Amino acid sequence: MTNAQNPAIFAVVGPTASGKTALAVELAKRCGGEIVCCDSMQLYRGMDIGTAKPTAAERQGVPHHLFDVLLPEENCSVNDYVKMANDAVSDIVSRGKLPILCGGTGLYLDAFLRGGDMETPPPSPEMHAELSAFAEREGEEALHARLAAADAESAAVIHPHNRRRVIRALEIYLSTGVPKSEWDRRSLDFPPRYKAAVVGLFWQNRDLLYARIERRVEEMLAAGLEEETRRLAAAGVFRRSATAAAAIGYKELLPYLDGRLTREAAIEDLKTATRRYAKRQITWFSAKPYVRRMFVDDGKRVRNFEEIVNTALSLCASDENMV
RNA sequence: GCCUCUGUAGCUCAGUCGGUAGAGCAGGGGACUGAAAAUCCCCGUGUCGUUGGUUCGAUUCCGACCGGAGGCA
Repeated sequence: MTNAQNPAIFAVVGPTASGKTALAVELAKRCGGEIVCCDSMQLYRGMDIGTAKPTAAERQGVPHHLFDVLLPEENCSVNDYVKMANDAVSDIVSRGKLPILCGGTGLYLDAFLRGGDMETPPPSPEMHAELSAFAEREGEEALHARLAAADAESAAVIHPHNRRRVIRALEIYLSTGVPKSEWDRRSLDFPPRYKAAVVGLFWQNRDLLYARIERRVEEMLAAGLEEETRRLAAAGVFRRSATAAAAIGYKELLPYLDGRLTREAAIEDLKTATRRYAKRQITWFSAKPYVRRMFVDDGKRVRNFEEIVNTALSLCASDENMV
């Protein structure tokens, strides 16, 4: 499985609850692979049930990398992730094993595969606060107008209401003198880092995916999601980390634990948030030309696992893989 | 049994002094280059409970009936 014709690395992506973990582990067992986390939340220690982090049993002895490498209060930018992933992947490759990226954070995969090192300036909290205050004072339109003056190209594609993006674009221009649109263009010149086969799990029948999400949420609850949330809250994690506080699962349960919502309503919110998240992931992965679509169901029911694994294997074997 | 209120989008409700209706949520679609499980954009036709009547015209007014809530017996 490691001759020169074959891609150097694999990746398994798809919406939450689509079965990525099981597939990636099985591929690893058959191809001498090791899993590399490609999920923005599974990086964090202590956030286990809520992030559906693979358990020891699920890992089946296959080496897993980049799980639990950060404390919840540590920030991780896309570039931080790319560096870590790069280290992990090159280590695996150097040992003659097959790296298999697995996770639902499309941007991370995208950035990793794209190559280059995204040398744009790191986010500056000071500048961010300043621009944020400006938006508060003068309004989003005024902030957007500033961007338009500095970088018309970026301004044209970033909606004024998307303050986060407007600020970042301005931040890049202000600290480097080079517009973000120009940085973006340069990043496209980098050759891809690895030759990769990216398998994307898709569903013909969305209701089947939603049913799985529903079941998954119930399983998380049964596995102690409430206790985990309480524990993290007691440790002050959500106060100190915007990222952890924004993680689906904890975010929806907190209002219930605070007594501001009934348990039933909180669980409903959790399911809804997960469905919407899955939808966003589907949109993202659908738009990526390098993702090889693979249907997990036939429209009526989920295909059996062996069949899914074999399809994935054949997708990875053919050389029409890029990036 | 009588009285009052109520029945409008999947849900919660607004509205039409009579000219066939609109918000939030849910749902759908999309974007995404250093917070991404985040952030943001776009999408609202539904027998206006049923049935008679008044009217050029009723979801809107009147009656009856059916459902729901409350009150009096």
